[in-house]
Amino acid sequence: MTLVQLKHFIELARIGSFSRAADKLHLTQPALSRSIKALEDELGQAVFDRVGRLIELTPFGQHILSRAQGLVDEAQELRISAQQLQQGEIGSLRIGLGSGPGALLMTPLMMFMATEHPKAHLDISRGSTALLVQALRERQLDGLVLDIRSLTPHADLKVDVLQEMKGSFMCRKAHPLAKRKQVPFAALRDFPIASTPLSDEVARILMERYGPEAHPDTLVNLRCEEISSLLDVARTSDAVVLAIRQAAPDLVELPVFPALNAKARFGLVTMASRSEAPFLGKLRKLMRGILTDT
Amino acid sequence: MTLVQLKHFIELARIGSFSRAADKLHLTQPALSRSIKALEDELGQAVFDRVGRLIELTPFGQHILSRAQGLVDEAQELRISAQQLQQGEIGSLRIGLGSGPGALLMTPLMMFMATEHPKAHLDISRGSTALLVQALRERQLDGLVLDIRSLTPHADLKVDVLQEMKGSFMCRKAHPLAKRKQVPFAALRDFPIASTPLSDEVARILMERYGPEAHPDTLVNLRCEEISSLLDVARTSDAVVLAIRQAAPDLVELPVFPALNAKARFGLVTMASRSEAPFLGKLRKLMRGILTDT
DNA sequence: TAAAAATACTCCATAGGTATTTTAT
DNA sequence: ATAAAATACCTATGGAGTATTTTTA
Repeated sequence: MTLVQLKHFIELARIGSFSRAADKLHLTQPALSRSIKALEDELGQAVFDRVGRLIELTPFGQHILSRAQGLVDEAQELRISAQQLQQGEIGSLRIGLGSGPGALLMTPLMMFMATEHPKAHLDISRGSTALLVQALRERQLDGLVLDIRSLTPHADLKVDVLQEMKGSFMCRKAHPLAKRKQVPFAALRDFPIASTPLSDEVARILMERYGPEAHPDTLVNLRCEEISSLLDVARTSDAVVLAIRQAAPDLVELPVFPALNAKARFGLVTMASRSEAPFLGKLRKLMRGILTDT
Repeated sequence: MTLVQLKHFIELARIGSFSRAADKLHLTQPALSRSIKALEDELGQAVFDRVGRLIELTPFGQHILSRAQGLVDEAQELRISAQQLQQGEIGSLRIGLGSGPGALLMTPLMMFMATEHPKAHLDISRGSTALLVQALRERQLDGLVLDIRSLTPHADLKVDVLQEMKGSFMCRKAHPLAKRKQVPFAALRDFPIASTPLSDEVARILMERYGPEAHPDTLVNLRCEEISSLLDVARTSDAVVLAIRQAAPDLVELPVFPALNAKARFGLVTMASRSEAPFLGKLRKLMRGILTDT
């Protein structure tokens, strides 16, 4: 019993003539005759009565027809859903976001999925690099977006660098420090400093540049995961925000001395030698777009 | 995409190794490799990750697997129901019964279906020969059981004589007429006569033998479709019942003079050159059994 | 090095095509 | 006599086998 045979059977039952059904099926009439005969042989009895030149479903054939229809319909649905999975129209994406990329990407990512792929399922997990990598290895996530400097390299992890993102201290144009040619680090401490939770890597750099008092726990006065809220605070107050430069082109970058010179390297991490979730390709492009355009 | 390929895919996913799955599928390992590859080519992407010697479903493959399982399950159900239809385990039978056979066969027929084929559907229609034949021609019935002498022969009707049934006047053992060697027809008229509705054919014979006063409308005092009730009346009263001899072996057959010599010829009528409903074969045997054994 | 999957090739079964016969209107 | 289905025969594609290579644990 073949899906092809069932398709033939259904079309023949619908049309009621071997010759015309064969035409519609892009077959010759003898080929269709044999296809039906093979089906009948396998099922054990005739599905059609050949009464002269016209044919008619047998009682047996009537029972078979409905089930056959169900089968070929389901087969077609399988083909369609395979295509849709490839094109990301349906399917699911479980992605882990580190704190830096999370703050920047979470909202645009959800917006994109909601508008472009409303039937798909998106699952965003936040957490430490170690936790996310573990989830990836256990196939609980399809991919991660992290600051890859926080990632211990492993052969089983494939890293795809999306973009280098410069970290900066920023303030509003009307800020007292905005016009200065050079701002000593100590001058920042006169103002509240706002930031997302910072990775150990960033903490290390801060302390290297500016000494122990630059440790995030000491330095940051306003800590919040939602980057847009932090930026709003900087726009409407004298708070200084420490964030990815690209996240807020409308703010003024403070020329702190010595220069921070911290670059986040955002990367997409997947399991090496495993097929990517169908979505990841599209998503990679999207993220590159977000990270450069913003 | 073939049902066979899907079966291969499912087994491979279940077992997790080409070699062992091939074994279970009675295939060689290369054949299975190629079968899966063909499926992947058609669906557009890999369903398995070949990570070294062990394999793992891709996210895409996971989505496909459940649908594939549904398909092969349905295919198996189709095969099974085809078999069951042949063996009369399921399916439906729409049968028309003429008045004579109806009285005799209806209850045993329903009993048989209820006990032997509880999942099947039985539809019994009663009516005149002409009406039943029309329903048969319009495919509203799968077959008829009639006294075939009431049937106008036609090339498109296939008649299968089940049994000749002798019609007799019968009474209980304690009946005044029971001991007589010969009973003149007129003597019957001293007792109520019970009968099912009689066909025109039987009416013709009665009038031929015994004159116009033997017309059923005149002759029969107790008319009822339910033959068992008629027999009960004859058993507990001096009523004489006119019925198929075999229907009541415990009653005494009256040696009426001249002899009635009426034989009903019960036959199974189907459409010639059409496949029989799967049930009819079994049913034919059953009816033969009922009509001879009773 | 050994076991497992992929590749290369060969072969055959079967699906499909063409030509013809049978059948029923 | 004609139109439709069945049959006969041929071809070719694809599925399966054997032998071999590649890969990785």
